[in-house]
Amino acid sequence: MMLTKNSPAAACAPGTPAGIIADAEAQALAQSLKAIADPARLKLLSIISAQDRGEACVCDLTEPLGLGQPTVSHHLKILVEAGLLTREKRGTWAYYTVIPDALRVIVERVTAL
Amino acid sequence: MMLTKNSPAAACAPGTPAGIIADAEAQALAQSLKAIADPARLKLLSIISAQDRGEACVCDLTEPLGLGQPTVSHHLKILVEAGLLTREKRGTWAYYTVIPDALRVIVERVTAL
DNA sequence: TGGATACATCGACGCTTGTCAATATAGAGA
DNA sequence: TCTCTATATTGACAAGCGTCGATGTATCCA
Repeated sequence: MMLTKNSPAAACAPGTPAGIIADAEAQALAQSLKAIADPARLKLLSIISAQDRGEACVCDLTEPLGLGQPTVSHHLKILVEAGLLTREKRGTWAYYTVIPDALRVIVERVTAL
Repeated sequence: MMLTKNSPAAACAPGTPAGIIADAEAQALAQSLKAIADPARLKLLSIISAQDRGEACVCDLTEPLGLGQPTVSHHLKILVEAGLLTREKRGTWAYYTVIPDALRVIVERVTAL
C-alpha cells in the first residue's frame, strides 16, 4: 500500500489517504495528459521523432498536418511548455526536437495509478 | 478501410508515410487520452483501484472527490465509455471496477510514438 | 536599404467541457 | 401501496480549446 513516509517528492498531501493520488499530482498529471490528448499534437510528436535528424521546422509540419501555420505554431508551443519538445532557433528557422524520456515519465505516472 | 499492404493491424492509412501515426489512430488515441486527462477522473481510477474489493459505488466516491453526485456520475460514465471502467448494478447501488489492462493498452500506444 | 521568408502573436469565432441544481428512474422496505 | 435511498439524466452556464486571418518580428539576401 505504500505508506512510505520517506518516499520521494511524489504524492504526499495533507488529507490524502495512502495509495491514492494527491490532488496536486492529479492536477499536474492531468495537465501533462491534456498536452498529448489531441490528434494534431500526437501527429506532431510522431512526425518529429520519425525525422532523420530527429528534428523538424514548422514548414515541414504544416503540410502533413493539414493545418495553418499559426495553428501548428500554437500546438508546438503547448508541447514545449509541457516539457515534451525543445525549440532551437537557427537562422530564420525554428527546429523542434522530442525530449527523449519526457513521454516515458508521464506514462509511468499513469501506470502507477 | 484497411488498405494494409502487409503490416499488422496497426496504423496504415492511405497517404500516411511509414512510421507516422495515422489520422484515425491519432484521433482514437487522443480520445482515450482525453478520458484520462482530468484530475477528477485520475482520482476516480486511483481510488477505485485502491479499494479493498477493487470496486466502489458512487456514494463512496462523491466525498473524497469533493464534487456533487451528478458530476461524479458524469465522470464515471466517461470512463466507462472509454473502456476503462465496468459498471455493475446490484440493488440500488452501482459498483464500478477498473478494467485491468485498459490503461496499459493506452500507455503502450503512447510509448510507441 | 529594402524586400522576401519563417515563425510567433493577437483577436475573434464556434465548439467542447466541467460543474451544478433540478428532475427522473428504479430498487428496497414498510 | 407509498416512501426513502442511490443513481442517472437533463438543462444551463462559464470557462477552456482548436482553428483561422491578420499582423508583428526577426533573419537572410540582393
